[in-house]
Amino acid sequence: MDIEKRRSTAALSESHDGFPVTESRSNTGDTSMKDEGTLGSPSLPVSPIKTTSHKRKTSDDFEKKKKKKKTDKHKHKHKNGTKKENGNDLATVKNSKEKKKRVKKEETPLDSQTIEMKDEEEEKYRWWEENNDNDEIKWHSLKHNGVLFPPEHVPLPSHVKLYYDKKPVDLPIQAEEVACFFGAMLNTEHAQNPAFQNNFFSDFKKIVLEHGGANVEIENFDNCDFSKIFEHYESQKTIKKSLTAAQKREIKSEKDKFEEKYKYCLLNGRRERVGNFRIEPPGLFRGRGSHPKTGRVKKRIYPEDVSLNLSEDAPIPPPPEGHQWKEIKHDNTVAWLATWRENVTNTVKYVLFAADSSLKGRSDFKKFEKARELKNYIHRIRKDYKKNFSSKVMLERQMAVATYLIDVFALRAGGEKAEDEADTVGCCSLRYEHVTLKPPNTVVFDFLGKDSIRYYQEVNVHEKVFKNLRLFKKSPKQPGDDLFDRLTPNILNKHLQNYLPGLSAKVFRTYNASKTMQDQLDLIPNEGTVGEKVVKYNAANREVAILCNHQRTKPKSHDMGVQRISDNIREMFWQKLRLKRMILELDKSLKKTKPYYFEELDDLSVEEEQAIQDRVIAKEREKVTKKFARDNEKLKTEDSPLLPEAMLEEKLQKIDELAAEYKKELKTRKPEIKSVTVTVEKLESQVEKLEQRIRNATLLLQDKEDNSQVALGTSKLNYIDPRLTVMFSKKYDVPIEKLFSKTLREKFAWAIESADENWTF
DNA sequence: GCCCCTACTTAGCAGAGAGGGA
DNA sequence: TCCCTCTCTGCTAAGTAGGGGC
Repeated sequence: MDIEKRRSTAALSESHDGFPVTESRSNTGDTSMKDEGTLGSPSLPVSPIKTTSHKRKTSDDFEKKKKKKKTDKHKHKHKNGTKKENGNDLATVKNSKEKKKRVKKEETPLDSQTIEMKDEEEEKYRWWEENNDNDEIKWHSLKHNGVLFPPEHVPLPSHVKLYYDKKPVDLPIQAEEVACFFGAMLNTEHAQNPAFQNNFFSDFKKIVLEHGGANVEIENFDNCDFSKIFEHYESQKTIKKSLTAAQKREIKSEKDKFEEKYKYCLLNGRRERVGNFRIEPPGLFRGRGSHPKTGRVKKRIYPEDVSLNLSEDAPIPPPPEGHQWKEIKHDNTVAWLATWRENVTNTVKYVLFAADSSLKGRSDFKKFEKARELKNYIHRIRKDYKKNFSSKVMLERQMAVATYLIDVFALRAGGEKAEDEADTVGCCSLRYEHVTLKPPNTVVFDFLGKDSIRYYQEVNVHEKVFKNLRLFKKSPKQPGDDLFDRLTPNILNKHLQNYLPGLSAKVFRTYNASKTMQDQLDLIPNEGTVGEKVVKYNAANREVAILCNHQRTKPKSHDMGVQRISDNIREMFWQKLRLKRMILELDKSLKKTKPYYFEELDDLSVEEEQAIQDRVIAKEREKVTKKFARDNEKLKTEDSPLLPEAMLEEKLQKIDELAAEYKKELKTRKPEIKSVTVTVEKLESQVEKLEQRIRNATLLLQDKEDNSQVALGTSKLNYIDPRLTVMFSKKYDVPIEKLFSKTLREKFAWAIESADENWTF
């Protein structure tokens, strides 16, 4: 691709943070990437790459193990003397065939440095048809093209500056970049948050000083004016928006072409998608809730910070020119392709496989199978924890109550949190103040859970749970103290392992979510239209989301949208009444022969009818005026003569006439029938159509209200066994496309291909 | 037994893109 | 066809779990 072209097209694209993006730095020897030491990174010396073979199990070990297993299976088969095909044996045959193919493929000469990830329209890899019980080895061979670095900061035009005390500030480029992080997000809630402002400002001042200071001494945040920077980025957004569809397509296709090679890797010789192949761009840390570090500067990541993981015999992707990778690893017991450490939270970040990869799919499948297994143990677990509500050992009581809460209310485990994180809790970290007891057995839970989402529930609990909670809160305990002072998720999980290896607190959430979904789906009658069935499926999904406390912020447009739909429904109802009045105009006797049909004729008060009429007329006027303006706007750009004002007047005049007609109707309740061809039958059929539209709109409104603060996606993506959805789709004859988006269909291909209409969780 | 670290899953948000109504 | 709304997708923060070292 022409580098200049890429520069100019990409200059109009935008990064996640809302910054204009120039070119993406690749690791294909792009010389434009200079280490300017942005955000305190010194110029890094070129050092030899450290290469470690960090395998806990070598591929030789893997081969040996595999061989042994094969022999064992072979023996087993003969012992049983059956001809039943063994999945593993089939897999072995398949694998050896595939291996031959693979070797051939990998021997194909590649372009000098890039591994080609050709899509030879090969069949989708049906990993779920193979046995694989080796969790330890994540891959046998792994080749990839490295990671994509974010674009460098594009200096602001000379007239765009930060102002301090109304004076323009000349900032060192590194500090300008940070000022831009803030300036670009001036209209967000983060930028209004004092903690965010403080953290940003203290890092910003440091960076200004570190890079030689500015022409003005910057001391006070309140004296800073970032508005010019904000306007600059807003105008860039407008330019981008105003491109023609063709231009936008062109830019996107160039971008896709450029990124193509990072999107795929060769996992055991097969082309599989990589998930987040982009290194996270620098910016301001957007912590959730009251995170003490929110607003701090997230530094730019360089190749020197990034370790890659791939096969020993895989070509090492060349780092951007003048740079080196931190380390090259060959660890086949892990599923990451690249890793680096983030400076604000000091956490490790990974580049992983995509959700539709065989590796992720297999682990998802195992997660749901483990949850299904819990079915066979749950009865005993429940019996045991009920017994232990009265145990003499405090730890056992705490364990019993915690297991109860996790089981019944789907609470998370609740690990310990550090001082420099948001104060959120889960089951084991619940404190005195999070639980209020109302005798005889009501408990109010009120705490911030993951992502600082509030969990508020007033519930009735088992009488002994109530008594125990009172005991766990007993003096000298006071606000701030742990409710479960003997318990940690680790202890609890170790206890759960006694029932079933691999059982942990989080399995209960998966189990209860999927169980709830199964139960809800079982209640749905197999009748009605596809649309109606989808609404019922969503309602079942919603039950799960509520159980898991998956929330979302009410969309800003929600209240207005609800109002609009309600208004529409009332308008349709009014139109329906008018049609019925017309029917009576044609045949008065019907009122006696079909009294029920005309029962609703008085359901609208004169006041409400008046209000509806006013709305309808106002809407009509607005529509006509807007269309007139739009048409003229278009004619203006074409240099054609504009439409005469009289034309608009004429149309508005007609609306006035209609308004007068409605007004008359308000008194007479007798709408005028304008066409001679109108018949009772025709009007009745129109009534029927309106009734259907009203029903649809009412359903839509209900759905909108119910979903306004509940996020359905999270449970669909992570908790509900996808085979339940597939079962529903097949049994109820609802196209899977109505239930799973494209990405979900890809992620859950294994479920779509393997479950039938009789599948049960 | 505790703490720290690594590895991976789960989560909401924001922007992009699709889709539907006027 | 255009515009607006809603859904989808990408992003990355925030959890869980478990292993290893002391």
